[in-house]
Amino acid sequence: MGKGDETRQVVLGQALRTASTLGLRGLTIGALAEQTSMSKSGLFAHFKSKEQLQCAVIEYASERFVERVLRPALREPRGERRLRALFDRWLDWDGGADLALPGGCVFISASAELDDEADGVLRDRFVRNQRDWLDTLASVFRSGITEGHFDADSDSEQFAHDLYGVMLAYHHATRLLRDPHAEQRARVAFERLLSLARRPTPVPV
Amino acid sequence: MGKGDETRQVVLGQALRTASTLGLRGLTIGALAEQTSMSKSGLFAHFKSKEQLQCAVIEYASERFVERVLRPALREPRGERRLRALFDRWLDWDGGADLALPGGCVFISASAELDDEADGVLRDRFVRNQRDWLDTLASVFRSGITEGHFDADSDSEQFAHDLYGVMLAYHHATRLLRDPHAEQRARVAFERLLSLARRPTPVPV
DNA sequence: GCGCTGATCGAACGATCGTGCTTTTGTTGC
DNA sequence: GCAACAAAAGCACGATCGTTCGATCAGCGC
Repeated sequence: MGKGDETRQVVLGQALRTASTLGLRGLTIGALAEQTSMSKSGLFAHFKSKEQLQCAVIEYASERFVERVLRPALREPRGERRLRALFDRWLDWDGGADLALPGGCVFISASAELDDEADGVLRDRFVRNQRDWLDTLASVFRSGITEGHFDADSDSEQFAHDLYGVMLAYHHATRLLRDPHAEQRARVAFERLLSLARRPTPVPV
Repeated sequence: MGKGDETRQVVLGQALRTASTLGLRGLTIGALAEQTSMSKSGLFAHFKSKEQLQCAVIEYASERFVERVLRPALREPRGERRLRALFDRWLDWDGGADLALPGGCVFISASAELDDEADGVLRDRFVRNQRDWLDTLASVFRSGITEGHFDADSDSEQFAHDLYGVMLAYHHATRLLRDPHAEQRARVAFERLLSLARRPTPVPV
């Protein structure tokens, strides 16, 4: 079972890189075969359909994400430290020598592509993935509440939602607009989210 | 010049609807021709290439956006009222009987598709569009400063950036995750943005 | 040595892609 | 009502799409 899995990994790595720029829909068997110096049919045999290839790609991407973002952050102490580690690694998880996604976060492209798709294996799996990630964010934030770092009245799910918004805006600014201040903007927004969670919400005037 | 422009508008309307679900890259001449009961070549003659069709679509979408979001909001008094009007209309500008984009905001799909594209007419035009919109948001916010509604020390561009993030998170939650609380989450985030702009930023503890 | 199994390849399929031509149809000005 | 012109259709092209099928090739137990 050595050779097959090995080439499968190589193919998935290249597929992830391609999907980050062209999107899951932009993935084509022919181009992928050419990039990996394989024949279309030889590559195709590993995945029995294009949809299963796309599924494998998002699964592969999730594994890379967990090992590059979540797992290292979980080694930090619970609470704010861990949350900051999560944010920092999330900010450029698509970089790094081993991954180097040329098209930025593949989950964001996938979100835009799959949001209007009819229900299907691919969409369902991806949605579950995203929900899991939001839950993880909320859970890490809650651990900050029990540690006494954040206000107990904070809405952890709203926090996760807002944090995702910060990342989406960052991606939009840095990738599309090529705004040199994008990262700074994201950090400012993140700090404000934290500082709001730290104190009881101020009463409106 | 009557008939040509008329069908061109019909085609663009359908193209916008299709692009909202399949994206600009998912637009195909053949499918578009079928949906408008035209021949491929007859439709193609209106736009001399697919790229020009895509350009026309984002231009058409911009016009619809301006007339459905920006123009009505500009009739509100300067400052917070106008900003709120902008936000409210932005929230569901892709709805409405006359437009009814089945795939949600087309600019968000386009952002994900074009962010890694090589520079080209289409990308340049769209980036300019997005920058204009961010500038408009910042400008409307600044008018709120001069009206005395917001703190003069506020960073209007950061505000525009953050507000865009709120909308991106909203789109993600409502379209992909089908979260029934998405709109409420967005409104909470928006109110917090306003309330932060209203008072001098609190010093960190 | 032989035969089996999994990996890969080459060739081909029907469909659809964007894009040219030429021809027919419709509209409009005089 | 007819010439002039714009709009639409018809047809075909090379390319590429996902997919299938049969052949080849390696490694490995026996």
